[in-house]
Amino acid sequence: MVHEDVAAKIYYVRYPMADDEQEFITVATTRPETMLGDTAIAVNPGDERYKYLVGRHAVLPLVGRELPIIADDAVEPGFGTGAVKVTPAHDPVDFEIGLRHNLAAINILHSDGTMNDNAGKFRPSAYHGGAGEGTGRTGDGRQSGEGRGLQPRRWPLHPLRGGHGAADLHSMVREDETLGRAVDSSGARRQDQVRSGAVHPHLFELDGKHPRLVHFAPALVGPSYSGVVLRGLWRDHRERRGEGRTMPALPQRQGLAGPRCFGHVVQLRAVDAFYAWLARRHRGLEVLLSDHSHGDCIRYPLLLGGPDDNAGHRQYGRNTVRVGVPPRLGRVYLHGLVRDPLGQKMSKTKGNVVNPLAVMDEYGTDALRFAMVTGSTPGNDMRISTEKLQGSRNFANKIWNATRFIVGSADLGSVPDLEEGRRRSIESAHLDMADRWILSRQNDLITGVTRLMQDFQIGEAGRLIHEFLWSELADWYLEAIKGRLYGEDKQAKETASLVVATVMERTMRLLHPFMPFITEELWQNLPHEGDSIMVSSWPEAWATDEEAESEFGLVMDVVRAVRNARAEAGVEPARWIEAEIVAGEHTGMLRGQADIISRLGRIAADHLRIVESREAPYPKAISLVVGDVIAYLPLAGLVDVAAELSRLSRELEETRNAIARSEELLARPGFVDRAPANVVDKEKQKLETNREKARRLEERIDSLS
RNA sequence: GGGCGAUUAGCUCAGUUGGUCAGAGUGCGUGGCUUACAUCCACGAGGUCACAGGUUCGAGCCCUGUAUCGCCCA
Repeated sequence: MVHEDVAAKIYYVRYPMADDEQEFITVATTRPETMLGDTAIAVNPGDERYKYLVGRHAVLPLVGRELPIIADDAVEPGFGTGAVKVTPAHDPVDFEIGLRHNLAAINILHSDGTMNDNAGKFRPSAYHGGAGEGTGRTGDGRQSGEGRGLQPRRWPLHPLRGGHGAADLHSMVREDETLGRAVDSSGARRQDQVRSGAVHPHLFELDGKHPRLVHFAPALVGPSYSGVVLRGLWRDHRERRGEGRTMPALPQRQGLAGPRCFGHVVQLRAVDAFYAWLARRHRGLEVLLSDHSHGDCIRYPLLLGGPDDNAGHRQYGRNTVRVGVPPRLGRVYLHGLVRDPLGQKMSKTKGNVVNPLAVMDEYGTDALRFAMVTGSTPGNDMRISTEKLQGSRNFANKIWNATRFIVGSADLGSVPDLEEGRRRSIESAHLDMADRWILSRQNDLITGVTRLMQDFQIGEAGRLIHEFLWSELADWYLEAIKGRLYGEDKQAKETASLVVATVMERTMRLLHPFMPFITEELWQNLPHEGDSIMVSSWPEAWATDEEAESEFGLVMDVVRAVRNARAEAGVEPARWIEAEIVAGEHTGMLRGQADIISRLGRIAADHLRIVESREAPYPKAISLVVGDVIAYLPLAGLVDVAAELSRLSRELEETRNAIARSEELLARPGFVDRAPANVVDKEKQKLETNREKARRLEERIDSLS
């Protein structure tokens, strides 16, 4: 295990006693600059060294305020000198101490970071973050001494980690209308909201007047303080324009007002790997979340941030990267930290910082972003590894090739560019079961992704898209339409082209926030509406086709069963086999899918028989029971009756167990009464299906015995 | 001392209104260059969801406690 020492600078400050100037108490602090807001000095009640001082007063140097010396458990005797200064207005822990001891909370800062009147004679000084320019003085005149030639003086700040923040934010208590209150009576309510699930602990809303505070941990949501706020919130995003790093440029395309829109993209000034990670990771999101109905540019009412585990509560705001600040409404999303493959925090001194630019060179920008987004979950840290990056790169490669196939093999010339036109064409076309299936699946996908995105479950949304594109579109649908695309039937080819192009184009729009560059490129090669995918609309779900999902699902199950049996029986993969499918009510449908079943199951087309029923038991063969359909594979020379019997018996036993479980559940008192009807129905249906399957298995076993 | 988070397949992790949730990727095993892709395809093995109680017809999912790991605070 690697342990990282906190690289904090500790300052020791002597405070004279009020009743005896010759006597001092020395406190240790990492934030001497907040001294002006001190209202007490605290020691641990059990600390013998200071017992005699508790109850007396010390004098705050520079200001002259008398500070009571109090005893509080929160103080660790081993830290520093064992005596700490208490600054309730600028620190969560101090704030709690303040509550316990009824201390005043003196805020010494304006919201823009300048000293306020409470700073006494130090008021004109600009309290300034360590990162240099851009810490957000709004130029309201307070800082400059009103033109009396008083230059803002730098107040030294020594943040724990050297202050290379994208936005230097320091916690402080706010009591005005702009942000949370020091003692917020609604804190308890908020905590309830978190508990009840009404509000996600990692995601709170801010509204203009009483922004509900956003924090990463319920501790900060507690009733005691909600006032630790992020100073950078107020700054108008325009300040950031033209500063710092910009994102890699997209290829300029006709009519695309790149620079204008990029003005809202994350702009970072700090060349810090961590921030750069963030920026690239979330760049695409504003397209989705933007409000296109107002103006040409993107409104992105969201603030992103990560709690820096080293700097902690009071400083996590420093790691907040602003993506944009909304006029009035905002949300803050706090994600976890990016860690190295060993789970350690990236640190320059440790040398384990991964340079995102190098990663992008190797795996691609989109792969990096996709890996980061799908590898994380709200509020939790994530590790980034080469495996994960490779996986994302492979995914990018996959969709590239899938699109290449579509562009190369489909007849895109017949596909309308306008979405409405495509939709109408699809409605009037004679769709294959596979077409209906993929269209329905895509609608489910759109519904799911949209919901997840609105809920900020971004990683889950990305995984859903990945699953759809790879496991459904590529593995099944593209394979299923090859027959039509390569075949002679022009009409069939046009229909398949129409559907595949439509589905791919719409999925690119879903994926665009996650992989902005490749999706733009692919999208431009597909029939589409508009100049850039960046300003295209978010796809809307059409209707779900339950029949198609179920029917094509049966086709897939049959194919899987055949493949499985082939592998199990050791059939050479290249060999075309023979099969008979007894399909009952599914006969017509399956006959329509014969080409697909043949191709994917590698069953010779002229040796695939799909019949409604069969009188005599099928002779020696492997039999596959799929729902209420049964497939026979007479694998010449490969069928061992004894092995087949034992396989069927095993399957029968499993089926019987499932039946028993369902029966037990349905018989259990209370289940049928209390469980929702759809759950009960589903269970009954499952039971019926399994009973049917068991019957067929029994029959088959009898016929072989 | 106080607080937060974590504990699910060998590894990294999903699983957010408690009812096909026991999953993905990767790794591993077997077999494949099938005219989009070997950065690939097919098939397969792997888990008492940390532990102990509790609530419920039903709990990775809610409650209580315990253990272990990580992080934060002056």
